[in-house]
Amino acid sequence: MEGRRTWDGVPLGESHSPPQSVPGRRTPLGAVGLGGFYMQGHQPPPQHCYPTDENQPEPGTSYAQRPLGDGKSKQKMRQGKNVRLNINARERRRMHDLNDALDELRSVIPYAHSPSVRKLSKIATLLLAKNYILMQASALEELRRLVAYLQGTATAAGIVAPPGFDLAGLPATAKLLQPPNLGPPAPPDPPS
DNA sequence: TAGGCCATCTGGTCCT
DNA sequence: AGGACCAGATGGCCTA
Repeated sequence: MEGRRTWDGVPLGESHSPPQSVPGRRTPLGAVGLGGFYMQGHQPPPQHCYPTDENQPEPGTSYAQRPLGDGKSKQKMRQGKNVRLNINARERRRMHDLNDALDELRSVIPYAHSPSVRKLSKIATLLLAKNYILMQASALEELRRLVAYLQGTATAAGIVAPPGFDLAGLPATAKLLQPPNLGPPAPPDPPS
């Protein structure tokens, strides 16, 4: 969803600088203290559109609509409301962190990174990343076989390595290409 | 207009 | 108790 842009309410007392443009981001960074963001050509929505957890309750929420009782319950409600708003803010921050991680993932997997190309969706990012990992593993395995083959044929034929090419180093190279030893598998969790 | 994608809110569950 | 994580619900925006 490229057009939807929101900006978290900034707690009272914190700077409320205008969002900075960070191309490629879908989500604002305000929640993680890195400033907000809007796509170029998009104006930030009017202030009353922002969900402002710490400042105001969202109109229409169950909390906002709950009828007021006596003073005690009113106080309790206010506290409960603040708790709820804090939980909301945390959850929002958590999702922003998740989106940041997805952005980092997008930046390291090969696909057309271009302003004219639509950003990968979350699910597409995950699937592409999985396929990329499988492809790399396959390529590594092929390379490993090739090194082993070269090692064998070179030795059998008594081939002298050309200058700058260390045949004696092939075994070491092949070793380097071995899968990392991750140790024995972790024992299964004891039944609770 | 329908469908896809997304942000946010919300309540539940689990863990520390 | 508080925080992290999760999934369902809701509503907005965009594209075909």
